[in-house]
Amino acid sequence: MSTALSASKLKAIEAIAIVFRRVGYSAASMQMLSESTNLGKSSLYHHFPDGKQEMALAVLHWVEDLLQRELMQPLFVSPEKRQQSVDAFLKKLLEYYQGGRLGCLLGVLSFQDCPQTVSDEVARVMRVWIQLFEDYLKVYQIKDAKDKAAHAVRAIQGGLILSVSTQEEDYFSNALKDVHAILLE
Amino acid sequence: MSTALSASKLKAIEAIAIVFRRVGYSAASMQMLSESTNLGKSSLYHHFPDGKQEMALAVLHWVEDLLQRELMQPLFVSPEKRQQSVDAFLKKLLEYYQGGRLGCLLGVLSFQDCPQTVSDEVARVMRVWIQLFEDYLKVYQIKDAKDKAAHAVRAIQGGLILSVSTQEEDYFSNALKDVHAILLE
DNA sequence: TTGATTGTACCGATCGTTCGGTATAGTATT
DNA sequence: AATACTATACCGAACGATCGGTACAATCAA
Repeated sequence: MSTALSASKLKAIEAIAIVFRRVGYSAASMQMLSESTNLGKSSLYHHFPDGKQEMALAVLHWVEDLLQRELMQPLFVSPEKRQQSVDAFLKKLLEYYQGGRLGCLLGVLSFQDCPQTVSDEVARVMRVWIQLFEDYLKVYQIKDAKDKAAHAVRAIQGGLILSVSTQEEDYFSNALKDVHAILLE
Repeated sequence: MSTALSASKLKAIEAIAIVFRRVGYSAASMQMLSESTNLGKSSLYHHFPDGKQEMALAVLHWVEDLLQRELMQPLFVSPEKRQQSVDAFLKKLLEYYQGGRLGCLLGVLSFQDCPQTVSDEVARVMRVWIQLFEDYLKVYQIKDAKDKAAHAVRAIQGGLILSVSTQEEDYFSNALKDVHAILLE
């Protein structure tokens, strides 16, 4: 594993993530990133020598970590608290996506012309996420775990598109109901 | 209704649409659009005086028309051919999205920082699409038509995100199976 | 004092857009 | 029938602005 993140760099990454999620890759200018992080351009290049591309990769790594540790892993603890952990999981999703007002980094970057390294990383993290769902479903011996894992991620991403584009948050919260049904089948 | 499109302008719009679907709004440069249409930059401004924004709006209007007339309307003819019309519908989707290799204009533009007029238009056309699904489901007196209409569009958009990002076309074709089930319930 | 961090000034490239102008094909005027 | 005029379609060159990125001196923290 690589070196741990300093607190200041973590704060920068969180700010950068929000910019990417809001406007995508190409439209995220160094000026926007500078303003959102409260860091001068040279400071950004100090932390991320390869510029925007490295920022995107750093954000993706951070998101993967978040996904793995904060979001998915709690699902795997103590089967007797299955119901509660699923509810907590859905609540975290609703929070992270701001009720459907803000897109998913993976989904947003999927439809952009990023450098190949970034697109590859998006693909990898997306597959990791689906795999984590599948692993969870297999714990409970649910049939067609692979299909249903993809179904869950599809519902989240599709719900976000509908919610973000129409600005009607119901589309996302309804998608979460589908996810709920899949996880507690 | 506005004036009909000339054949040459229609060809330009189709070429522009592909660029937007592949790289999004911000990353679609005038140079790319010029090359894809085989039109000089200034010729593009002759056809679309307001530039990129007008191109996006023109493409959205064309897509709305396509959606309405070519894709959805055939679903409403002759209930005795319900099965066949749904199969033809799914085949058209698979074609238009190139089996999941190319995103949907609406989905792609949802996650971009477009001019407000463009975003508004995306929202409107997205709602039109959902409404058309709902109308179809109501013809067959299916319960919760509104929810299921949103579910269908969500499956398509979510499937495209997974398929485009991972480059695994199964995610999209599996999504279409969901749509199939919804339409023929 | 040394190394990490930052602000300022700057670079060439590219952005979306505008300008000036050409070619062609009708249409009106004589 | 010949001429002037207009409309449409197209183009390359250039505009000012902004892009991502660099150089370097100043500053802060150890």
